[in-house]
Amino acid sequence: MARKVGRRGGNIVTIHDVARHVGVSPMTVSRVINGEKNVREETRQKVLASVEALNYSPNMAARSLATQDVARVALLYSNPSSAYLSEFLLGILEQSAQSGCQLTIESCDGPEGAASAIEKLKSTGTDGVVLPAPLSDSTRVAKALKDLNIPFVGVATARPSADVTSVSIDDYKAAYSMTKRLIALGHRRIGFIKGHPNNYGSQLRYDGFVAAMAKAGLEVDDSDVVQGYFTYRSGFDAAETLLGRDERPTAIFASNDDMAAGAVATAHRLGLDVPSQVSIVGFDDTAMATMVWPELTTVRQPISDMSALALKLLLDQIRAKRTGTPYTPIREIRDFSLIERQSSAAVSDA
Amino acid sequence: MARKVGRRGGNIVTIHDVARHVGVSPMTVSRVINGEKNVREETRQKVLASVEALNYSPNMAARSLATQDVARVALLYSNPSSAYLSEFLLGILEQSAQSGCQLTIESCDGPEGAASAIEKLKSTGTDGVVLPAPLSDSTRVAKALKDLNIPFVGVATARPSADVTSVSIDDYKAAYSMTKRLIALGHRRIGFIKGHPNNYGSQLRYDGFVAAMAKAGLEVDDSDVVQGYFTYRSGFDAAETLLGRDERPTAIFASNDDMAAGAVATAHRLGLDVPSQVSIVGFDDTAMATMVWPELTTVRQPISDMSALALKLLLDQIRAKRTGTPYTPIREIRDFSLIERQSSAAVSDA
DNA sequence: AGCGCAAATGGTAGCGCTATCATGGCGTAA
DNA sequence: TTACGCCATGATAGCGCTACCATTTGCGCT
Repeated sequence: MARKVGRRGGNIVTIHDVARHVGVSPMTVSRVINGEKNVREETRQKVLASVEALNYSPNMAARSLATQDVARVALLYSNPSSAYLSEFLLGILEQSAQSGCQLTIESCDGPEGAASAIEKLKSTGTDGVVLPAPLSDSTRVAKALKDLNIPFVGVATARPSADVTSVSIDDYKAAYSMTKRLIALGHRRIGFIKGHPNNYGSQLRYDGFVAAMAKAGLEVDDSDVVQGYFTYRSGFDAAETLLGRDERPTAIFASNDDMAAGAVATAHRLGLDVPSQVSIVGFDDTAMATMVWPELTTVRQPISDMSALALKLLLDQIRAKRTGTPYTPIREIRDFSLIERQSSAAVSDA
Repeated sequence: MARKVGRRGGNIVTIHDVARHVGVSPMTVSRVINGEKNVREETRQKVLASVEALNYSPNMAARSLATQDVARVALLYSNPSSAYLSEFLLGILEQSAQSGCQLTIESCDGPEGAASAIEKLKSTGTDGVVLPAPLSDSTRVAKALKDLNIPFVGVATARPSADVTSVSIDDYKAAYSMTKRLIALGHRRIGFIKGHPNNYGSQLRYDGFVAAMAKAGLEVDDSDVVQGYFTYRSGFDAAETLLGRDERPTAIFASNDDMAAGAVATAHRLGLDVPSQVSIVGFDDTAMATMVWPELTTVRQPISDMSALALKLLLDQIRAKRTGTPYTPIREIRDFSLIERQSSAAVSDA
C-alpha cells in the first residue's frame, strides 16, 4: 500500500520517528546515538528502547553530510597476495562503513603505476591514503604523498620511520617465537628462506630467526639460509637447495606462506613427508596456508583488525590536519599469533 | 591560513562553486554531472571545463541524501576462495562508490551462519543482497531472502532459476572450450576432476567436458573421472588416483584452480613433469593459478566485472521494488576466456 | 507578427542528521 | 533569599545535492 511519500523512497525510520516515539527532540536522540554525555540515563534508556523497537539505523549519508566528515580516502595497493588483500578489504570496509567515509580502491601496478595513481589521487582531492603491505615500504610512494601533503597510514610497515603513522606487528618477535617453537619441537638444524631483499620486514624476520637460534646456542650455517622473493616458485627452488643434499635440515622456516607452500611441494617431490621427515612453517597465515596440504603452521597477523585500525588512525590524522591541530604520528603494534597446523611436528627419533 | 569556514571541514569545491564559475545555476551543473539531456551542448562544455578546472568531484553523501537512493546493500559470503572474494570486492566496491550505496559485508559461515546473517539483514533494514559464488547456489538462502521479500542477485549461479536475477558465465561452454583446446593439443585421454557435488556449476562443467570429448569421438572412461570437492587436498588425492597407475591420462582437467594446484603437487610427487609429461588445467583463474609453479592454464571469469554488474542489477531491482514497477529477472551471461599458461602443452611424441 | 510548444534554465524546498546557541531547571555558595 | 553556574534538552539552521515545479528562451508554424 506504499503510502505516498513525496520523494521518499520507502518508509525509512529516521531520527525524528524515534524522537516522536519517545517524546523527546531529535537532538536528544542524536546525542544518544552518538554516545554523548549530558543525557540523563533514564532518557538514554528510553531512546535506546525505541531505537530497538523501531529498528532504527542511522543514515550514514546524512550524518556525513552534516558532520562534514566526508573524508575521501583511497586504498592504494600493488599486487599483494589476494588473500591478504581480501582480508584487508574486509577490515577496512567495515571501518569505512562505520565512519561513513568515501573509500576508493586504487591499484598501482608497474613502475609508473604509482606515479599515475598518485596523480589521480591528487586530482580527485583525496584526503588520505591507506597503504597495505608491500606498498607501505615504498619510499617513493611515501615521498610522493608527503610532497602532496596527503596524510597516509602504512600497514605492516617494517621500516621504522618515526614521522609516519603505521600499524604493524613485530616481525622480529614473531619470527623469534616461531623459531623458538621449532626448537622446542626438537629441531636443531633449521633452514631459513628469506623474503624479498627490498622488504625491510624480511630483514626483521630473518633477524628474529637468527636471534632465537643464537639464544638456544644453535649455529646457523650459511648453507641453511637461502634467498627467496616471497613467491611460490622461489620457495620451491629454495627448498630444493635446502633439502636436495645429504645433510638436510629437519625444519624449514619460510618468510611467508607462498614460499612455504612451494617448499612443501618440493619436499613432496623429493619424496619427503611433511611433517614427519621435514617440518615446514610459513608466515602471514594467508589463505594459501590452509589451501595446501598439509595445512601450514604459520604466524598470523590480525590483518582485518590492522586495516580497520589504519583507517581509523588515518581519519584522525585527516581531522587533525583540517582543524590545524598538531598531529603526532603513531606506531601501533598489534599482536601476532602462532597458528599450529599440520605442516610442523616434533623431530622424529629416527 | 585555513580560512574560517563555519562548520565546513575544508575548502571543498561544491556544485555552487562550479555554478558561479560558469555563470549558471547549480541545477544546470547538476544536470551536466548526471548526464541528463536538455542541456545545451555549449553549456555542457563550459560546465565540464569548470569542473575540470576547479577539480570538482561530487559529494556522494549529499547526493545519496538528496536522491534517497541510499540503498543498504549487503554482500553475503561464505568461505569462497579468498582470491575470488578479493576480486569480487574490487568490482563491487567500485560500483558501490559510483552508485553511492551503503555496502555491508557479511560473512555467514557454519550451518546456522546463514540464518543468523539473514536475521541480521532483516533487522538492519537491508534493501538488497548480492550473493557471490558458492552462496548463490544455496536454495536455503534464496528461499529465506524471498520469504523476507528482499531482492537479491546471484553471481555465478549455475542453477537456472528463472525468477532470480543473476550474472554468470556459461560453465558448460567454458568447459567445452577448454576440453576442445586440450584435444587440439593432441591429448586423447583426459582425466577429469569434478567439483563439489552440491554445486550445479560443477555439473555443467562436467557436462561440457563430456560433450567436447564426445564431439571429438573420444571415449571418457569412468576411471578417468574422479570426484573432487573444490579443495586443494581433494585435487591432490584425485590426481593420485588418476596418475598413480600404468595407463595414465596425458592431461587432467580440474574443475577449479585449487584442485588443479593439488594435482600439480601430486604429479611432482610422482616424479612427473608438468606439462611435458602431464598437462594440468584448472578453472576460475583465481590467484592460486599464478601462485603455483608452473602457473596454471585455466578459464578466466571476469569476476570484478560480474560483481559490479550484479550490484548494478540489484540496485535496479531495488528501485523497481520501491517505485512499485514490475520487475523482470535477468539472467546475464558474461564471456569467459581461456588463459594459457605453463601447465599445459602439446602431448609429447614419446 | 503572433501563437504555441518544447527545450533550456532557474528557484525552492527538502533529504536525515548534527553544530551551535538558547532555554529552562536545579543545586550550591554567598 | 538571590545569584551564579552547570546540566539536560530544545529550536534553528544548514551540510551539498537533486526532485519538482516555474519560468524563460528559442523556434517553427500559421
